[in-house]
Amino acid sequence: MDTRRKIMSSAVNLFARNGYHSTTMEMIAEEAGLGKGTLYWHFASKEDLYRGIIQAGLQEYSSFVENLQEKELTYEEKIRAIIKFKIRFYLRHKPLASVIMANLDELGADFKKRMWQEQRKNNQTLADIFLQGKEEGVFKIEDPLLTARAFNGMVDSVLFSPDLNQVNGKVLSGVLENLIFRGILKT
Amino acid sequence: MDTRRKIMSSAVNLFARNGYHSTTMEMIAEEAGLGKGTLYWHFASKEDLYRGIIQAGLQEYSSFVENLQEKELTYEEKIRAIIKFKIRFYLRHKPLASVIMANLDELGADFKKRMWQEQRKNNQTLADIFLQGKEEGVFKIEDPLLTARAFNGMVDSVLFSPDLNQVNGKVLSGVLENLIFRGILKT
DNA sequence: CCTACTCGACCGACTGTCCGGTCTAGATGG
DNA sequence: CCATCTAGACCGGACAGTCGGTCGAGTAGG
Repeated sequence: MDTRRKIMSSAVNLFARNGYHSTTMEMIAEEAGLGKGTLYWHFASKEDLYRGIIQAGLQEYSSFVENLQEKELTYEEKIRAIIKFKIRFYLRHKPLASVIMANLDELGADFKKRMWQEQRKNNQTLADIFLQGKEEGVFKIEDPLLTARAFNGMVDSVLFSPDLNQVNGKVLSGVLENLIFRGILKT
Repeated sequence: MDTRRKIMSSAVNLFARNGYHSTTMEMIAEEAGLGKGTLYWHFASKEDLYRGIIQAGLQEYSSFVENLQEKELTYEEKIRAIIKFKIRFYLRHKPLASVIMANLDELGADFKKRMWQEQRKNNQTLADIFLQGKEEGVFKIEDPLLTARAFNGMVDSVLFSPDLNQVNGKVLSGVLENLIFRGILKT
């Protein structure tokens, strides 16, 4: 339904600006031009709405990485592609991206666990790329899963620096690629 | 006062477990073995209490890095020292560390801004180390500030992976040092 | 007339904050 | 040594506002 999408889109913007708890269902309804009761016809609860938003975002990311695995690319190219995808995703869906980033601590333990599992799956597919690259002698990596986490954390934290908005995407991906591939030491 | 410390310590644990909004002043009071009203004798508000906790943590970190600048160490050793400090800090003050990590989105815009400024200062002193190392030919770095953010994000995201608790600290710092110094490419 | 959908007034639970009051340790002073 | 006073620390009931969720009444289309 179109209404469903409108609700989600309004909610994303508000969640991104105010966080989960400071965004009320009434605000979302108003932003969407709907009555509050209508939200509850489309979503079971506020948490359900929130989860729907995040899962849609995570799914887009994970399906990209999974598709990548089937492409004929060198491992290095795959990493480059992921960096570029992340930057593009962030630039296009900035509010959604910040909602996903912030999701860890606003909700109950059950919800957190489910989200961590989702992210663990994503880290695992990325770790697979690192591992394969290592086995074929392209990468030198001690712990692929740890490296996957470090990689994601590195990219995300740079993207969400609040005063770096004017940095060019090309420059950004160049900096990140150098960092992850070569490190900072000169020799 | 000792009571003040007891309040803060109880609050840290609860904030770490439940987040800001799901922790009530009554819970904190009970955990501390005090009456609810007492909290308001020691702190102006819930937010004031929260801020006090976070600032104490940030200060410990920033004063470590600032002291580091005056020590006679190579730039590489300084970076290693920061990694080790972060790991140690995390292991010792785990709840406090996760509260600091999660602080970005629970509160109002004013509060967020102040916190970002604090962190920007920290990033800046780290960036100074990178910059000096670059100028003396030890590091090859395109953008020191960006690199500082990437570095912090990398380390933090690894530390806060929820299922990595049993990883040895020595191993961890080795992995992180290799990553930041050498990257993952083999050549 | 039935289904899918929308609406917004209302309810009930919750929680930050306030405030009137208690308790205790020490000071005062006779 | 006792009676009195003071004030800092502490208590917890009550208030006031907020917000997620419900419900009964509508509406539109087929």
